[in-house]
Amino acid sequence: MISFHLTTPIGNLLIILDNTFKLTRIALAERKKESYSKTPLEHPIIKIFSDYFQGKVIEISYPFSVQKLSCFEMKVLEIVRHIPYGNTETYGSIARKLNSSPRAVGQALKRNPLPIIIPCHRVVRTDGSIGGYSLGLEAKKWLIEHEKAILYKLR
DNA sequence: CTGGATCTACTGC
DNA sequence: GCAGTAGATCCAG
Repeated sequence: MISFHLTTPIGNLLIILDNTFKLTRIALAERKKESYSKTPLEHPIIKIFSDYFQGKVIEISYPFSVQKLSCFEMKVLEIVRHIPYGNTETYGSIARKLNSSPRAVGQALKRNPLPIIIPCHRVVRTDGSIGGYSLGLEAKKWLIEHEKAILYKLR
């Protein structure tokens, strides 16, 4: 198990890899609570994040291994994984695809172990308001705007 | 347009 | 079981 902090425009993130360097979890780094090892100087995941925050469109190619997700959670995350860059979907539309309820979708997203990589920030409420986000609402707004800006530049 | 009641599917205790 | 959700809908005021 390897974990390290990463400073980003949306705050300090805690990155956790397993023994085989697969990405296991991304979370907000809580002030001084979490113990962590030194940041590896060269690691693919660092470059992926730095590319992303610099405005490049990243591929989700890095191997990850997440633990103990329910069948339902995996289905939700699988749908979310395919929302295109800069687009948004709603809790309700995802729920309809799974014959579920928006609330259940929200719950599944809340437990998304890899925010940013699995872009649950692209899921908003039907009425256009932002919804929630495990890395904080400011982060969600920032990410959505960031991706809009990237799309704009590509046109 | 607002807030409250009620419905909903799902998870964790 | 039950209570707690990152939602949706309906209806009264």
